[in-house]
Amino acid sequence: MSLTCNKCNSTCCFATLPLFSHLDNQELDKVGSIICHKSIKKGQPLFEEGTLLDCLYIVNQGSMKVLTLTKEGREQILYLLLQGDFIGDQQLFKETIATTRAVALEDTHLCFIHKEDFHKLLQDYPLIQGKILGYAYERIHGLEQLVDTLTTKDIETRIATLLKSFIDTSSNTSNTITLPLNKEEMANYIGVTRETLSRKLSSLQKQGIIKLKGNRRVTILDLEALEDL
Amino acid sequence: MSLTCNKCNSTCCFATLPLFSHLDNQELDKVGSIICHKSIKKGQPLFEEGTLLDCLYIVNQGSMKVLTLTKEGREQILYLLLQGDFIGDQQLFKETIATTRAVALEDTHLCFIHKEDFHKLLQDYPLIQGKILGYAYERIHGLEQLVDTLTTKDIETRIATLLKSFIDTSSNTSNTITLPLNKEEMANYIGVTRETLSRKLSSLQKQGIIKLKGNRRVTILDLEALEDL
DNA sequence: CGAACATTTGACGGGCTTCAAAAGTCGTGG
DNA sequence: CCACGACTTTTGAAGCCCGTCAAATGTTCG
Repeated sequence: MSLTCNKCNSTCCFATLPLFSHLDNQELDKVGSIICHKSIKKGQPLFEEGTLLDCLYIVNQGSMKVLTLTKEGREQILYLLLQGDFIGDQQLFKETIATTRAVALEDTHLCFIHKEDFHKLLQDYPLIQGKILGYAYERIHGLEQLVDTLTTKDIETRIATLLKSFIDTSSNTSNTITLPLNKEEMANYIGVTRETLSRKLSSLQKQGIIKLKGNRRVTILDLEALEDL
Repeated sequence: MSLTCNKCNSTCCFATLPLFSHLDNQELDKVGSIICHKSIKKGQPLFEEGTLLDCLYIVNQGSMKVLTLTKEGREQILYLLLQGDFIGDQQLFKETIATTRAVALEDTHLCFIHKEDFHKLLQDYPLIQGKILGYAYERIHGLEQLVDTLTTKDIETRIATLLKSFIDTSSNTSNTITLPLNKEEMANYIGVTRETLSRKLSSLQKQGIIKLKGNRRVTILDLEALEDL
């Protein structure tokens, strides 16, 4: 059996997604028959506040940011979606409109499943609901950590937490990170202005804790000091 | 069939809990055979950071706060648990230790179900998993709103949001609210010091928007103005 | 190479935190 | 019912840190 996607004709693009990792080839084939595809250019929105969502979107390649606009007009990033992450799951169970906006951080390829198709899939493979639940708890944990970060008064500590999360995310062994966000977006993630972030990063560099290279690279020189913040 | 709880011998105390609202009397009786009870005095913890949880706790009477300690040592409240809310659900599906602390806001009576018993229950009544999932999404939404509040620079706006959430929670028709938290806890919820909260509440009172009575009562005099903040 | 974009740096002002002390509230027991 | 004490809340003054606005510098990519 060839696990090919009937939409993109490539080797099954969704077989590697954690959401379906417990399914065998035959079952995956069934998923392949209902899955759809969509590509989004960097900077383009997948959905915005007020959109009525009726699909589950899974990031297959690329990355996205999910954000709300604060009352002051600043972007507050809530989630970073990397490969295998999904969004729109809440709307599958509850008829609600989006209160957030999702924007592609780079050219991104998504798989998506229509609400009705997904419910059929759920009937056939009820274990998927458990995966969704597990994912919901991960999101809760991530939000709790975000609240923790946002209520930390010391800004350098907030930055340290963010950088450490990037170390964990990027699975490279070297201690140089390629940032998934630009500086303004990083500032918008930890709730400060880009100017403050810039000043604090410079300060961390002067302290010999990190080294900045270009706009998107950071080398961790002193992980201990970063942890201690 | 008498729906009595085999632990407290009162009329079935958990039948009114939303988690079990779809079950009929016979099914509820089954729940009654596995449910346990616990009472906590005001100010006492149900669990603390590092506790290995193996029960689902449901608030039957009273209320609790769930919090984390910030790096500066301040309490950051994450959730308010009122009647029918539960906690510990995450640990039912994943072996993790608590990263938060739960403390009773008043003398509180809890129902709880051991992990193994709950999994048996889930096998017999799989619809309960859907309820848990719906509850998880409510919690996500609540946390997203909390992030929204915490990133709002204008403190009076944060207070307005908090007061409005108390209006919605307390189902009384009058516009006087009895606060579920004291002032320091309210400050810890919206991420400011109690001094700042106090000053801002005084300011709102001077503006004729609210009226403070004693330590735990607030009358909303001008809801429109509160909404507009 | 050059233009658009991203980042850094500087100066200033305001608002929150901190520390300290006073005033108010609540519950208990006499 | 009142009085006392513990606790909570309010108010004041000072200082610091971040946000804002503006300009300069750096980076990236066609």
